[in-house]
Amino acid sequence: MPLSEKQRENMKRKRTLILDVATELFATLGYEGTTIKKVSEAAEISFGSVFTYFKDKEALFYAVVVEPIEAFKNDVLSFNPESEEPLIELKIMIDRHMTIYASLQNYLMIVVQIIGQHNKYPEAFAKLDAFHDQFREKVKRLVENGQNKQVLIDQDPMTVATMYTSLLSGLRINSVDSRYSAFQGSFNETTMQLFGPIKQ
Amino acid sequence: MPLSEKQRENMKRKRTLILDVATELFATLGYEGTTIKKVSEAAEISFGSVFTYFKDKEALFYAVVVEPIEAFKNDVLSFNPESEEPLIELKIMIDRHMTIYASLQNYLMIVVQIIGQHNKYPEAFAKLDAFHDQFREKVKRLVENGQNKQVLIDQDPMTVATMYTSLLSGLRINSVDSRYSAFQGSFNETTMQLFGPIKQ
Amino acid sequence: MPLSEKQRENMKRKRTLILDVATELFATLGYEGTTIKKVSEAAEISFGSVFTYFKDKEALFYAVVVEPIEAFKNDVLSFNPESEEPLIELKIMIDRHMTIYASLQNYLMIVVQIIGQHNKYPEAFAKLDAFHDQFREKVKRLVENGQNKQVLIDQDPMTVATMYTSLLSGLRINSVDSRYSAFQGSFNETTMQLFGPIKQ
Amino acid sequence: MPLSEKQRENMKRKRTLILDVATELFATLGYEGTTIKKVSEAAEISFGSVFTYFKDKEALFYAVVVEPIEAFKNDVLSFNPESEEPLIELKIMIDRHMTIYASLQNYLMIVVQIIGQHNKYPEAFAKLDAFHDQFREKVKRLVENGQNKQVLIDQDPMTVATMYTSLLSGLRINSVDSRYSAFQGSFNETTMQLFGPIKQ
DNA sequence: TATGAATGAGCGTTCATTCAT
DNA sequence: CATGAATGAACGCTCATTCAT
Repeated sequence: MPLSEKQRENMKRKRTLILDVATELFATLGYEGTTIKKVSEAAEISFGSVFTYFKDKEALFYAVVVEPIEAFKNDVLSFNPESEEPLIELKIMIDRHMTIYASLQNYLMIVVQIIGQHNKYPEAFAKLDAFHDQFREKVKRLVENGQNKQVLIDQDPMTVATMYTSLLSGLRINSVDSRYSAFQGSFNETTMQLFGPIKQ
Repeated sequence: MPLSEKQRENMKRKRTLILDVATELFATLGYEGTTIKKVSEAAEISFGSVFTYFKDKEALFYAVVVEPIEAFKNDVLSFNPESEEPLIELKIMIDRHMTIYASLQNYLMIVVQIIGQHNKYPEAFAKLDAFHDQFREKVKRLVENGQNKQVLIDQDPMTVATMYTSLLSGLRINSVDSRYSAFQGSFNETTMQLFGPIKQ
Repeated sequence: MPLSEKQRENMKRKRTLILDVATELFATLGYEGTTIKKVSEAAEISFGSVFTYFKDKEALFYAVVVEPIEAFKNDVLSFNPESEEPLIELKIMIDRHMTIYASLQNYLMIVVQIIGQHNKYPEAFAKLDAFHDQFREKVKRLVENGQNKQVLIDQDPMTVATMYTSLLSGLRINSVDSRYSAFQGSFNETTMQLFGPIKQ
Repeated sequence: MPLSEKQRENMKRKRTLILDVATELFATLGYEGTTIKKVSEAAEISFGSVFTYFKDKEALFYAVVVEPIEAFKNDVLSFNPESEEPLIELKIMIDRHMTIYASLQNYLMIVVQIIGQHNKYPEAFAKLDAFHDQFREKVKRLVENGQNKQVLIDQDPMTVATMYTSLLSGLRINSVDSRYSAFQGSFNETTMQLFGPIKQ
């Protein structure tokens, strides 16, 4: 007797709930500071139930890190590196990335922890790294396009791409103390400078 | 019976030794992954001795984080915001910062962890934050100087300063995977773009 | 609505299947090492079904231990203590017992565990003990018969019976390492010596 | 500053105490039924102290099993297989073994559990097995000696040795229910029968 | 009857901290 | 001051059992 549709639905919701509260806790308290007990209490389920949905703490952490990647991947990569108007494309891209990164508060805090301890979380780190490489590569192509069309000054395109993604990460880090929002408007224009736009 | 000079010397060396091995361990294994036993073994002293020099684990961590600040503070802040040649000053400053950050491998790994977990380490975070504010403020003044002398384009100076320090941090983070060294030469010129240098 | 004949059959088969796989697992992994989940997987039935057939884990274990007793009881006790030819009867009996014990590999492993932990499994142990007493008593009568007919030397009959059954158990124990088969032919003759046969 | 002699003494006593209460508990409750908490309570020390003396539960169990071997090895093997009077040597040997086995109540209960679950305790089992082989081999040599001197009937000496050690183990097992003492006097003479003594 | 998600007590183990020596 | 044994709270995890479907 397989599970009814309703039960299946319920489980899906429960799993998502666990992931949500775990994301919050991992971001706030770190991997070690987050205990299964705290997760179960925050999700208002029993201790043992966490293990029904995730084999162990590591699997829960891995899911928290990896599953969102697919969700925001499309958003982050939704720019056209072959655009006829690279400068405009760039501007739109920066806007979008600032918005996305501003919304990923908790998630990025976890990312920072993984990078700071990447030896401890090799699988999760590998996934993030793979995404990052893809991201950087696509930015590079847009930079090349802009340079070819002579609307961007000549710089090593991969260097520019690396610095752009680094800046996004760095802004996130430097914004933790919430005394100032990292992602205010003036940031976008200064970020554009990195690409060396040529005034027409 | 007061301690002899020799004893005093010896204790000082022991304390420094503990801090050094602890820095390495905290950077590599994280706060929770670093145990007092591991520290004592790496320093080849007895377990109990660690507590002779540091009240508890937290105090050791705090010392590891805070004490080096004074040491590199002077280096990092050794640029002249009132320079007559802001562009040249900027270039020299970037060079120096890149060099310093490249040499602080372990320490910056710990900084990343603290920022990612700032709620957990409020005092250490506050110290780092205070330094960061001072750093940013001084960069801002150099930017203002450059803009006044019309060798830098007009942008909000604080924004530029924030993005510069963010970029330094972000580069550090994105360099962990050792496939590429974050601090290669081409980075310096692209970094300069952020400030919007005006071609003469 | 009563169960159909077919359903009843099906349930009987399922119950036997559970007992079989549980015997194998209890023998190999011990009581604690055997989990209901493993039993259900080995029997290719659902986890919950095990509880349909056995109230709890203890009941399953009890059934595994006690139910086979009836099955081999007749075999083990099928010798005639009043035989006119006690020496021949003895030889046949030893042969049969060696054969039976050699075939009860898994079961005897469980018996050994129960005896080693008899405080933990009092009911199961009591059943085994009762059988053992009956067994020993019947052997004793055959020994008395042989002594009366002066084909066995004079020894305390109960002592001989006890040592005989002890030897059967002990052989089983010493045979676990499968480097030598405990139940090879030469054993039977040496076993016979225990009874003190008088050469005619 | 190394530990003082007194402290060393104290630790030795504590370690022995833990081994003693653990032996009792393992024999009575089995490996799984024995918890570190129970051990610490029985030894009247703190929970954590058990781990000061034994790395983990498995190491404690291993020590309980292996360390006594050396202690009784000499006793068990203290017979002369080349004796000029094999029959007398045999009688003395049996007496001694009966006495030793009768005194190893708890220990032999543990041995039985290990044999019954030898896959689970491979190292401990290997040690016991090695001792058993040595034991059996030496008994075999005494049997050969007796056969050569024609005071024992001709039987395969290794078979006789195997059955003798099996009988010792089996008696131990069959004596658990304390309704009768396995090691009463009459046992020794019947045991002697196994070797096939030739009346002079 | 069959199923498997839900539960939480209880386990082994770690480790910061204390303190007698 | 140096040492390391002693302590026990807190962790991750397992699994027999229950029960809604």
